[in-house]
Amino acid sequence: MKIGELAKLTDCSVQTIRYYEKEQLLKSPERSEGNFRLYNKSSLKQLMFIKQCRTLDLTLSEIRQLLELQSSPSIQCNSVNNMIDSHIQQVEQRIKELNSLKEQLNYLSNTCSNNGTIEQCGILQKLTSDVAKNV
Amino acid sequence: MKIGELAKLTDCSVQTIRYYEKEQLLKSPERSEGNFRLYNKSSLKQLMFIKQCRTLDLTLSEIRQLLELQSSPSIQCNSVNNMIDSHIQQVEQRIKELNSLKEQLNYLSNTCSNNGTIEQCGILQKLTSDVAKNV
DNA sequence: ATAAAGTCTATAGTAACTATAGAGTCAACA
DNA sequence: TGTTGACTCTATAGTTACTATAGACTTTAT
Ligand SMILES: [Zn+2]
Ligand SMILES: [Zn+2]
Ligand SMILES: [Zn+2]
Ligand SMILES: [Zn+2]
Repeated sequence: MKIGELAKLTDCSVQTIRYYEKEQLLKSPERSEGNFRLYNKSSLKQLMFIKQCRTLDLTLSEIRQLLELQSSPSIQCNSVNNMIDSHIQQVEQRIKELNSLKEQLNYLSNTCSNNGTIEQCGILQKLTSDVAKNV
Repeated sequence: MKIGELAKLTDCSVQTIRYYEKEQLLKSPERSEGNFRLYNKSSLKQLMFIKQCRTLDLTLSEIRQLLELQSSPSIQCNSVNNMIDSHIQQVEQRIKELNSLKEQLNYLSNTCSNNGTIEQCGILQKLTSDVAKNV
């Protein structure tokens, strides 16, 4: 199949597929006489694997590592596990940060009566006074 | 004060300060005879305001808007409030996404016994079978 | 035969910095 | 006075994972 069909099947953009190839996540496929890329079922599987990993927010570099590991099926899998676990920690950390952020934003939002002027706006006042506090 | 001192006081890097100037968040300060930037207390306040906004994850473009609004103190403040509210929604959305992500990652992590080979690794098997499901 | 749709490469843009290179400035010290 | 070291200057490139062109070529359909 040509790149456009693969793109539809995987819900990737054509440019993204070419980008993955450049980044060595997909191996360069065969070309037609007219120099069009020609993919097979194995390319499709590979790309879907990549997409699955991306929905887990794995970086391209991490996915590259996973793909390399898969080609050495008999070595230990610790590194896979470590990668996932360190991800979990990062995600948890980010959730904490965002919760605290949300609180601050809610607090700010409540200080705005929403029918005054910029001068009177509690949000801007709060932002400015926080600055003063830090100095 | 020179840029290095401002950087220390605000816990910003020197490059970041110059970057903010280029991006019009800080106005260009006076220069010494030797062409060094010279800052005063007002620059310090401005930069701390920016930092405060950045900890709330406001984008530079949004901060630029806030700074512009502050120079028209008598207009309505709705836009300030809307900006903050839309941020809150984005943050909430992201928290939801991350929680779901965390679940998936935890599930994956549990499928790895951690003392087998790549071939046996539950994580890679799971990632691969999820692909198969989608096809 | 021609037009439309798809594909090709190469290049630049995105956000918010970070990290150089290479040159100039300034204060202190021997 | 000369020199060292710390600081600053501009300009440029790199980061991540794409996205969006431009300009040329290929294929498909009418
Ligand atoms: Zn990671
Ligand atoms: Zn307000
Ligand atoms: Zn926003
Ligand atoms: Zn495993």
